[in-house]
Amino acid sequence: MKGDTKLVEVVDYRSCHSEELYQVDKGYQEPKKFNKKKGRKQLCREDLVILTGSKLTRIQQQDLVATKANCRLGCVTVMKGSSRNKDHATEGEGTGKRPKRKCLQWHPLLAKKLLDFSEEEEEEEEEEDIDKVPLLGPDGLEQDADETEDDESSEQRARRPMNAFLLFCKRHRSLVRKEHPRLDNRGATKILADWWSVLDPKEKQKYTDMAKEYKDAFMKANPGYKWCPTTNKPVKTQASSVTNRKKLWAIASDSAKDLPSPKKVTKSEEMPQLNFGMADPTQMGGLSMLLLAGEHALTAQEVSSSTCQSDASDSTEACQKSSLFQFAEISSNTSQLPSPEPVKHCGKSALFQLAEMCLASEGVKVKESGKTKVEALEDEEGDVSEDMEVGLEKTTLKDSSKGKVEQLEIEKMQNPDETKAEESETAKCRDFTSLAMENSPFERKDNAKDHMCRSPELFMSDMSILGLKPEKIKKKKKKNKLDRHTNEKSTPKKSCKKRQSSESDIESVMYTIEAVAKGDWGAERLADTPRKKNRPVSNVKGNMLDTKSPKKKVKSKEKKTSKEKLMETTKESKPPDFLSIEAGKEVPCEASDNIKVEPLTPTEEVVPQSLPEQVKTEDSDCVKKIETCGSRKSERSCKGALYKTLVSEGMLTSLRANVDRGKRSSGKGNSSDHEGCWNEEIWAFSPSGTSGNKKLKKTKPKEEFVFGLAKLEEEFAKKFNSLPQYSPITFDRKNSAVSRKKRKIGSGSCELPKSSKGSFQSQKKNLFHKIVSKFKHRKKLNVPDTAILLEDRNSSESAWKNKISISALNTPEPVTMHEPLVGSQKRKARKTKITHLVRTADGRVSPAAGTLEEKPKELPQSTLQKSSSAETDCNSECSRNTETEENHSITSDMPAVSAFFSLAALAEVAAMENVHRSQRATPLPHDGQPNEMSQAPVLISCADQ
DNA sequence: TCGAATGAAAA
DNA sequence: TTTTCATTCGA
Repeated sequence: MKGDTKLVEVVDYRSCHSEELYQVDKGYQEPKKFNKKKGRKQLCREDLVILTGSKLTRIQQQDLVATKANCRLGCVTVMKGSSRNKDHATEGEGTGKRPKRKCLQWHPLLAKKLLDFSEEEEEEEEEEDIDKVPLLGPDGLEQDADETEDDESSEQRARRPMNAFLLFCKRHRSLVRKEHPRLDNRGATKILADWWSVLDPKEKQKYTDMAKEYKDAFMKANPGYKWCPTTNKPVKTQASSVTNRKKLWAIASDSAKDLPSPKKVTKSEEMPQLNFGMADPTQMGGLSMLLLAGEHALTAQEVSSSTCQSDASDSTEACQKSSLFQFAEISSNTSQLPSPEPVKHCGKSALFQLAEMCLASEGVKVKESGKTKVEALEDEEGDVSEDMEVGLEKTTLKDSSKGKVEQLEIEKMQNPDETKAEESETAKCRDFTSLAMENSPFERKDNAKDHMCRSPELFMSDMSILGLKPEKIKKKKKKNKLDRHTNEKSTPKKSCKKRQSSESDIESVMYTIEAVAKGDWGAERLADTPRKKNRPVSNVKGNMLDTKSPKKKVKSKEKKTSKEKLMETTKESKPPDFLSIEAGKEVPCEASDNIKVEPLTPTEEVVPQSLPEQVKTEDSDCVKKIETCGSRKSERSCKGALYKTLVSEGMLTSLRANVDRGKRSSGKGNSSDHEGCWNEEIWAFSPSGTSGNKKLKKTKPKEEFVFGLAKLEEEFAKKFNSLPQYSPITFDRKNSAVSRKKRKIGSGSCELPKSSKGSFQSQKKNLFHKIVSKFKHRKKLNVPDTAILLEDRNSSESAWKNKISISALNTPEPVTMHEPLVGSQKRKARKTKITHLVRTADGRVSPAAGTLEEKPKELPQSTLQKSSSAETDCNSECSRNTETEENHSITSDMPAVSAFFSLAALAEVAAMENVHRSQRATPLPHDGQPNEMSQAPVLISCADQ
């Protein structure tokens, strides 16, 4: 455990970023033991920093002051990396503090304060760090690398693609919620399930096709993807941490941490330097990867890289294919970037720049540690030979003699001569802004740019905002890293350097970085340039970029607007309701008004269009941003901001995380989602929670595809939006229609479940489900469950058995469930059993209700036909009630009615069962259970009445 | 953090 | 056949 886990009472803001840390919590360190400085030095991105102040544990957005205070107190303890942590593990035990995982709310304000604080500390600590460095030096690096790898592996795991139903749910949940505000998600899910069941096969097919397409694309992008990574878990055993995180995660993390794989070691170098500051070297890599990827795409044209070339060809080919597939292909071609996806490129480039900045800063810091870090970086980036960024970073790192970014900043500030530096800073600012713009779909982006340039604080906030996408980037990076590991070093970085044109923003950034590293702002530049092989190339890129920039700028805003519009339009056009829906119902999406009939076609169209547009827009945005931020003042502020940001690893990490999330979320819904959904997610950072949940598949070797995945996500998002959205009314009608049909059918004969396939099972399921639903209804009604429950169970079971037997005997009649039951349903039924009882919010549409409805209809008739003698006293009443209620249900959707209905249905079912039983009596000598069953239902019905 | 739904994949 | 996990988000 030593390595793996660390317990974090309080997580340092820096360390907070890395989700990985949270995964494993085991060791706990006492704050006293550690010095701040030591801790800092020793800290690896994986290392958890514990703030002695318990206050921190509570860290919340509001608690900024407290947090800061704690930090200053220096209570900070560092949890060593997995490899290092052995000690910690022991310590943790000794401390006896309970390891806690905490979700920190990463709020911009907090971030700012933390950053400020961190800056101070860093400066102070720097010297000390040096001292410490020696101790940690090698280990730290290694560990870092390991960690990074682990992180990557774990984090990256791509999420399995949604199936048709999930897509449907995602698409319609909002509608359901609107219609049924009271309902919680569970209830909404039930309704959605009902809708889904009722949904026209054709419509379903759309979703199914979409799901399939996405899945195919996904699989293409992630060839080795396995649905159930859990298998890997075995390792987990050690990592008990699983509690929060999924097993897979824990395992992965553990393995990575605990077992320093050779890879990790090699990689460790990359991350290491970052300092503890850079919480996650891997993250960096991820970002860089993303950025690189984006740049590649951009650069590809300019630079003739084999990969790039291939990209072009691919892009052309891909065009024909669905966008998703294209993405997948692109992703599959790790190195290759699809030309067709300009947008991402821009974003990436910006991100990449940002990453570079960060890396540079980190690198500088790292310098102390030595070349090893640089090497590591190089290794990481090296894989991506194409990426100029990487090359730049590496060069900067190598070149940089000075370790600390802070120093650089200070120097810059002091020395007016450092025009270059300033320029670089400005460039950075621009980049950031551009990044921010690109990254954040939000309106804020624009403002953010300005702010960033203007004030560091703002910058911070902006950064945080941007953070959304960073997460994805991180993930991607991680994947990329993995890939890199395999491919590492294949190509020299130098090529990457191409970008740096004096003109280009990147260039400026590079210079600044270099200068910082060297300490010489002015002279260095020249030297650096020559050093860098890529320079010429970079220049070319820069030029290219510049040329492109103007257009981009112009388009950028338009882009956004156009995109949004497109989205909306597409949605609207796409989602026409089958039935004209009431305008009154507010469909969250445009679709509400008109339910879409044929979503698919629109989607297809939309996708292709959107992509090119986006790309252009992004480019334009970037350019604009760059241009916009020009003043020196802003530069300085930018510098400070950048510096801070860089310094504060946490920020970077958070950004990364956010970015990742943002990407994810972005994938979900383009238009509306950004604002609403994103915002929340952006700030909230939960290490263990959702974010942590993202399990990485270690198994997957190809994480490179992450980038591709992002694209896929985007594509998917577009398509998703294009998916038809049906108004609730439609479903209602359908439901009624269905119910009617069912009734009819039932009356006529029974609805034969699918006799073809496992009718037996399906029947079982259905029966069980019915029973369950009954119980649920009862619950709603407040019928005393206790007494009944047992009986119910028995009854249910008996009923189940009976049905089975019945089904076996009389396949068609009794069971009548709709459609084939899936294994999942069975599962459900089992799980739910009686104990579950449905909560039902509204109950109206709840699936249970639907089932009940069906049954009742059928049942009554059957009962009537058969005239079940077996029915007890109540039966008659029940039947009546059921009938009446049925009517109600039909007429009105009132929940209350539904409840009654369900009750009635229950009674009916019971009656049915009784009848069957009685009928069967012959074949099945009544068992004790059957009797109970009959009784139970009856009782219930009576009670209800 | 769980759960409610369905479904695909894996064990 | 059973498990996992994908999305969503209120308790």
